Amino acid sequence: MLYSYAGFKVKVMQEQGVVKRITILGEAREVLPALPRSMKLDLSGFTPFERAVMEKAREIPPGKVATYATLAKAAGYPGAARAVGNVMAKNPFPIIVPCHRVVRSDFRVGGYAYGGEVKRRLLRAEGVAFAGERVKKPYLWNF
DNA sequence: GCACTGGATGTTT
DNA sequence: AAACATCCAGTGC
Repeated sequence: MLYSYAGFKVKVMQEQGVVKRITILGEAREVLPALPRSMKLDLSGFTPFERAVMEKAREIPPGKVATYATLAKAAGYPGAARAVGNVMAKNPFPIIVPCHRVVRSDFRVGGYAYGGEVKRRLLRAEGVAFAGERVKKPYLWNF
């Protein structure tokens, strides 16, 4: 099923009503239904750590960001900032698990599977403001 | 303030 | 043992 989100075309692959994988295809040039925020995800096959991180990340609302370190702590694994980065890097559910809202402690955006430019555009579309390369501090989400 | 460094860190494979 | 979408304290502009 195809949706749009923040000007991007998004492909959602489901089986029996459960989302298996999401991919961002590129610019949405046609009118498509908006991506629903609540979808049931297939979280089988993930470790307890990965599940905790993804579920906590879903709490970050549009227009806010968390850092890898604050997300690690909120998920119950203080100090696991780098391991959180590992989870985000393999996130099969971009946008629904909003890994684009997780940034570095110095407020630079950090990595993104589709590149830093896409990450910045998603954040800007959600209302996040930047000062140069960095997200402005008031946009930090407190869990 | 900026840029860079080296070492520590937690989890996965 | 190695990899990693990080962090922090230190150093020098």
